[in-house]
Amino acid sequence: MRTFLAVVDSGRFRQAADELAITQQAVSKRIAALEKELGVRLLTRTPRGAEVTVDGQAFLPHARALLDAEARAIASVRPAERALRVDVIGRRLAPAALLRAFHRAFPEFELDVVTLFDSEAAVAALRAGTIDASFRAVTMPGLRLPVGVEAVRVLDEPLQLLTGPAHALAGARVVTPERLVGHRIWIPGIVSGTEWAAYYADLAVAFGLTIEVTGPDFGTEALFDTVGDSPELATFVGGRTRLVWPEGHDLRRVDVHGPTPVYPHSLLWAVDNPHPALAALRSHLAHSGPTAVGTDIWTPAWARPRETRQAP
Amino acid sequence: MRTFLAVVDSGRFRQAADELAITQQAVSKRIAALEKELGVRLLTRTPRGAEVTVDGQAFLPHARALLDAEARAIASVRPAERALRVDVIGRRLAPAALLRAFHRAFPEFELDVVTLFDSEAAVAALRAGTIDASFRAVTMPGLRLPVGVEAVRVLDEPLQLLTGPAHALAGARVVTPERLVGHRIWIPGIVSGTEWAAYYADLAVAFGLTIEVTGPDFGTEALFDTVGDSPELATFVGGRTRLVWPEGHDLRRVDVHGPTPVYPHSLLWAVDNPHPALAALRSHLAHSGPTAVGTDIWTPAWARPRETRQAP
DNA sequence: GGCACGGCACAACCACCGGTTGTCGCTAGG
DNA sequence: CCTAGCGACAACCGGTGGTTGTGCCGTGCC
Repeated sequence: MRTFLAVVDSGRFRQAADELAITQQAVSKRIAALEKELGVRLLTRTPRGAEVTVDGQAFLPHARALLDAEARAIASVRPAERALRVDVIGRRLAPAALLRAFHRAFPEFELDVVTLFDSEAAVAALRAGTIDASFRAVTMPGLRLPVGVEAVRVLDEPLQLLTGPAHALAGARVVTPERLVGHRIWIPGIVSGTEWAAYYADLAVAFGLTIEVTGPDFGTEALFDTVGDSPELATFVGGRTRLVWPEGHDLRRVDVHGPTPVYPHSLLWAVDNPHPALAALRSHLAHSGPTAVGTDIWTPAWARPRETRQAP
Repeated sequence: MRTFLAVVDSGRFRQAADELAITQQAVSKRIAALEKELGVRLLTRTPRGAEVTVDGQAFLPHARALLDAEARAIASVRPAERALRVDVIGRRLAPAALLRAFHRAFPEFELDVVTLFDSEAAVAALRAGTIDASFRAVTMPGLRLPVGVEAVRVLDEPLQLLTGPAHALAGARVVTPERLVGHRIWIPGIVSGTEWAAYYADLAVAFGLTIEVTGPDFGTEALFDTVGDSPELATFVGGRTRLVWPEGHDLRRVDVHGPTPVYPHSLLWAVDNPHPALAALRSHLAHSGPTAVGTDIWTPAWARPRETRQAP
């Protein structure tokens, strides 16, 4: 493809060969091989050089796109020039939405999204420079931020109850946590030892809820399927995200107030990380701010004290 | 990359090898080679298979994008599955804008845009099935549509005068063609024998204008440069397109009325072409219709009679 | 605790891909 | 008519990328 582009740009096989530092015969072979593989002529050979055929014209932008994709792929792992690499905890949650908003506001900054196993791995990766930023609940028990890693709380995400139409609470527009006592709340795919496990454990204890975090995660589709068909199972979803569920489902989102359980998302980063997009992301989040959902909120005890000094 | 994706998807080298119909050792070599070339580890080898590293996670979507690009590139030249291939006469003119509008309205249809030398080549390509549609001025002298190729007039594009700030007509908001007599109008890059050459020749004769279609085409930037700096040179541009000119220029677009010279764009296609996107394009254009710019218009004599039966 | 098993890596080998040099045929221009 | 410049073809050859064979290592079962 590179050879094809070189020939198109220069208009001559020989010149393309010079640019690629190979012989004209090699260019000829490469083009012939490409044409053979595609089954079409891409170039018409004239005594004065080469011209692109109609097929070649149609192929051209795709060839360029492919080389662009190659360059981006390589850049994505080159430490010096790589895109801002952000760790988000589940792509269905508010941090992912925050990231998308940032991307819309600053499309000039490339983003790569990864998901690490837990906060500890995230902090280690931040220190190692493997990632540039991480959305986490930094204050989870046992996690102490090492020097060089800082954090700000960026969003308190209210939890919503998700039920099927046959559920006892399906008709409610809002419920209190007390109303949930005795109902089965099922959140599969929670790995023990992670911040989510700690969060739901605390939540269950605080209000006497029945939260099952067991079972393998077959994906949200399967979860929605099960919840949608069940009159007694419900689950929690982040209240700040758009959900897409399979057609034909009639799932209900029910606000939880009095108090509102919120999940305390923070942004973590390494202070010595000079990535320009990191500064932009931080200031963007500082402006959007830790959206207030009211004063009557609940967070785990470990999230309640002032968790960290504010970033400058 | 394909091997990397196979390993990530299956989680095992051996399984990936089976899918790719090669040996496990070959997979190992491929991954090692990729990692060596990139200079990072993409996978961590565990006793139970392979897991992606952070770098691998960041690399992953780019790898998929690259293979997607490859598939699209190949599809673009496979007759059976290729995107709708449309020939437009210059990407700065109204047909290109129409195509973009169609693409916005129907993003599910892929488009490939090509530019053929002249109407004759376009008609031949339509008959051969090399292209699916063509925006042309079909009625140009000497061009007779062969059986199997049809056309509808889709847009009458009014011409505008483009001048620099020092030009005598720069202050006018609108001029008549008569006012242009004696002024030099320069349109480089017109290849003789094409429909544009015929159009401007007729226009010059009809109003006694001085239209120079000589000189090589150094691109619109060079044209705008020259026109912008000259007190006597002007040029014509299509009135239905956004122009982007280099910063710092102070170019003026002047409407021409009394009558308004319009360029009669038509859509051509082969009746036996079953491409679904072609039907969509035709109906889309039928609805947007041959935008009326008023009754006081001028077209070359060859465009005046009813040019073709309407499509069903 | 020992041993089989299944994971991936390393080594040796070999075919063939993709480059090279050498040469030809063709067209346009002097 | 000859020459200059284009790309294509043929013969050759080295290295890439596959193969088979084997080793090492962690896990799990008896």
